[in-house]
Amino acid sequence: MKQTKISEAVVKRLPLYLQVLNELHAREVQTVSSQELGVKLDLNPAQIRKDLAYFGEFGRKGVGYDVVYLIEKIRQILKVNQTIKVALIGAGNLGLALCNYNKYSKDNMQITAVFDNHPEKVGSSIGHLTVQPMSKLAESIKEHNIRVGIITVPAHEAQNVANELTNAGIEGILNFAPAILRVPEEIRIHYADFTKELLSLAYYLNHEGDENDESAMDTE
Amino acid sequence: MKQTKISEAVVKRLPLYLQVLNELHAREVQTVSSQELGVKLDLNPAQIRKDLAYFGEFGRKGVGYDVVYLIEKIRQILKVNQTIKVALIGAGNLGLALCNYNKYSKDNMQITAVFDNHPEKVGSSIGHLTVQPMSKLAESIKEHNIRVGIITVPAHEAQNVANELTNAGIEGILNFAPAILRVPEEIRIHYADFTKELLSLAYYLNHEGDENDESAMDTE
DNA sequence: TAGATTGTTAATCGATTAACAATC
DNA sequence: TAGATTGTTAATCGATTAACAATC
Repeated sequence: MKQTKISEAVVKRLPLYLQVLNELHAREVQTVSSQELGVKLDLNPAQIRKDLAYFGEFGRKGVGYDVVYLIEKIRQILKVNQTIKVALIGAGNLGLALCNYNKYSKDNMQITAVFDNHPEKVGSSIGHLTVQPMSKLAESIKEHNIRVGIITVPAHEAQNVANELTNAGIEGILNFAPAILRVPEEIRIHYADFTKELLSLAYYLNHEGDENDESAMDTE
Repeated sequence: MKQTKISEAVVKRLPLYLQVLNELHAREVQTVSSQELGVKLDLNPAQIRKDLAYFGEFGRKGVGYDVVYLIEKIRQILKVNQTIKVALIGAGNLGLALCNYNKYSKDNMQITAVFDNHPEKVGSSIGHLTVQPMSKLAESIKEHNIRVGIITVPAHEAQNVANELTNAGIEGILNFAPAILRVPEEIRIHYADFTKELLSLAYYLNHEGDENDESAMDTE
């Protein structure tokens, strides 16, 4: 086992491995090879072996990986078993959707508090949670040991919310608003902005065939 | 202007550039340098210049980039002006959120039809759209020239929906379900699965400090 | 002109892939 | 043993960054 610096690319793939392994487990598959995983995920088998080897020796030569054992190991690496408390800011449609989503999934993240600054939202119920005013944010985060904030407010309010989360001592942010946020570097920020995903998708739809089509360049 | 193969990494950054440029434009900034863009986006200025140079010469030496002109150029590259019709499959909370989102944004994608297979959903209204049964999918996609499908059904139904979209002749898919989908390679598929984003976020929260902590390595 | 900043080539860095000894 | 597949080193590939001539 070695423990050099793990690259972001590797960490991003771990949840993918976990997902496929869970599917295999559901189908009662006992063992899987890097080759098979590679086919399912469109990844090079050597890459998968290398990724896993950063964290330990989980396979058996000539055999492959035990599905249950590898699931357990990856869950340990991601520390999935330990539930992290999350505050959601922005009780709009998307916020509501995430809260509901949260109820059904046995995820490692649990939405523990919901905040919104619109008077008509404050006090309303989402599942068993009551929407609180933003003025309660810092207090609530400290009281309940909330470590992550999910931002689902409009883009122009996102930076303000990020600032308040920062001041309240949050450790990580998942931002759904289509805005780039400035936070201190000790705070981990991930983006879940599907508008950008749609834009890049549009690029590929409209440039379909460019790759084989050297002649079609529009040079002025 | 050259037009070699554009890498995915470059295409992913174009929407970021557009976003920052739009913000600058809103603040009536006329001109911006790659240096300034780099600070805002945490990117190397040389990278920004190189990315843009794949598509043309948009800047002026000694001056920088004209904000309005560059916005226009990037919009042309992404073909944002041309509206692409989208079908949404899965009229749950998330689907509803996306429909509503769609109403307000002047995006390049427009949700034109909504489908769901639950009898209690079919026939209900979302904005000015009526939820249709899945049996109408292929017909509707062809009739309205719908090019993209957004999948917001539960994970275990996602592959079926992807298959139906494929058969209906869709060109691109944005998948919100936490599932890896098999589609023919001519279909472009993008993932917007925030559960994976949360898992990798959890990794970093729990491994905070690993990087500066050479002594804590368990080497042989 | 002097200062700034682009577009682009060359150098560097890091990530992916190939190859293979070890071994189940 | 023969076949399969890991873990890991070395080779390759591609993306990022540095450097700088061109020029506004």
